[in-house]
Amino acid sequence: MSEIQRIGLILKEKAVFKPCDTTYLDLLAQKSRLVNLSKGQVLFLSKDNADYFYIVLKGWVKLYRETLDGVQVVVDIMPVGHMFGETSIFEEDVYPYSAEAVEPSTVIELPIKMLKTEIESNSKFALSMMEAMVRYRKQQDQELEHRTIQNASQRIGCFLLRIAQQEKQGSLTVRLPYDKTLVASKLGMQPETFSRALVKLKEATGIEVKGNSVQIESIDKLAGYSCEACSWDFPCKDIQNKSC
Amino acid sequence: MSEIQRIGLILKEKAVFKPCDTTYLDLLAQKSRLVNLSKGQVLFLSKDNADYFYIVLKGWVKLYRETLDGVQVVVDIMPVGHMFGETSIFEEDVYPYSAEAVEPSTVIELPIKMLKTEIESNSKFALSMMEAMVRYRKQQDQELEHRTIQNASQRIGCFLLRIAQQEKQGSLTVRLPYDKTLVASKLGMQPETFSRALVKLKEATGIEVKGNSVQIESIDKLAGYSCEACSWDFPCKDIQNKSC
DNA sequence: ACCCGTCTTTGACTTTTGTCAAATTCATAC
DNA sequence: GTATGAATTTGACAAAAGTCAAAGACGGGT
Repeated sequence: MSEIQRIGLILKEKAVFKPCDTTYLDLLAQKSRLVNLSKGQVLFLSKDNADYFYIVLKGWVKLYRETLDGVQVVVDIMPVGHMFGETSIFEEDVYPYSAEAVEPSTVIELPIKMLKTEIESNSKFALSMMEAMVRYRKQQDQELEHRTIQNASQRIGCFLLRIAQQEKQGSLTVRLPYDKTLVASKLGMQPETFSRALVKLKEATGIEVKGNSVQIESIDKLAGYSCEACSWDFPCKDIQNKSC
Repeated sequence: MSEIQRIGLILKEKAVFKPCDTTYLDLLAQKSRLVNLSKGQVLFLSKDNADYFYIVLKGWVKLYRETLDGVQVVVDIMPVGHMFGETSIFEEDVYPYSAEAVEPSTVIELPIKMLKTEIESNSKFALSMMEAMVRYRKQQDQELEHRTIQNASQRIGCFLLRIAQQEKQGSLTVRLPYDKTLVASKLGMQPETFSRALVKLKEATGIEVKGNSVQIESIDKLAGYSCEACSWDFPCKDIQNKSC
């Protein structure tokens, strides 16, 4: 099977593209290509021309911005199945953030122009895209809330709970998806703070940490500690990451 | 002129509704009504059925959520011209936040069902709604960044700069739109922290504060202090509040 | 097995923000 | 004007997170 055919199949699997007809998706696949990224490789910078949007096929892509004094702020870390760069349909020309692979990754590169024309002509698809955007916005809203009222340990607890819930069998052993420094930046804290907050979380909820694997003693205990200062009822299913 | 006609005119003025034809907007106006809210009056709670979305016509509407232990988190404070509750097109049934007038206010109440059907049938409008959503998301992204790397004084400075830029003649005297406690909560800090941070900002940038009016000595000085720890270039015009 | 570089943890200390209580100021109704 | 209650400020202290430096742990390559 050709690469284009493979991409076509992947696109047809994705929930957002359900309202699109086969003709369009095949054409989209034809105009696409796979991009392999090595660890640390930059896909685009925030000043770059925004001609493409992307879907993560393998690995993790860090979206970030940099302040005048060189401090890096992580906007998000995109998992497999997620789309990014698509908001540039409106803001002509440039991406609002830079993107970099945090480990060897593969992304599908798709022309953003074709996304816009499809939205304009297929209102079912427009609705589908809007739904994905609203879901993402909800997540960002929650993140903002967490930064305001949760402390570092609670944010880590919430992060672990999400991973645990994504596991199909609801396993109590979870694996940190990327290194701790990166988890820290995703949660908006320094690596040192992360390290100490994890110790505190361990003492409070009985989790066991060995390298990047975490053994949860009890989901309820963890949720009791972490979600106490949160307005979204556990298990806040509606805002779990979904492969949009 | 009847109330319905007045609402119709207002809707036709709004940028988001530009792609909608007159017939639809007149029908929308017919199904709408004006709601007057006294200070502190609750418009809806986060568990309520989401049958309507709203546009602020007068005053300010606070969107907020409450944690289990009763702490209130302010999601946003909506100014005149802004729309809220519209994300509930997807999440059946309920609002994701509560809404309350923070001073005597008037809102236009519109059936959310009609919004959805128009999006489904008019893809130009869908695109227009998406654009408004993306703009709002950008603002939230910036807010999240600010919480991470700006300190309290810098966040206040940024808040003042925005108000100053919204003034047509670029006046150097700005007026806080609502009371300081509320500004504090919008910026994610305690009233006490706000008060102290304002003093620090005064010392650093030479602003003068008298009640709720602030005299800015120099925009550049204020921006130099506030935007130093921000990745969006001042005067970050693209993410200024716009009457969506 | 050993070396190297990176990730992670720990210690000591600073800065920032939150908390609680008590003043003060302010606006408004009487 | 005076009383009243809310908003704001201030003080004293506690808690949380950041910073900088150093030590440890870990993994990949040789």
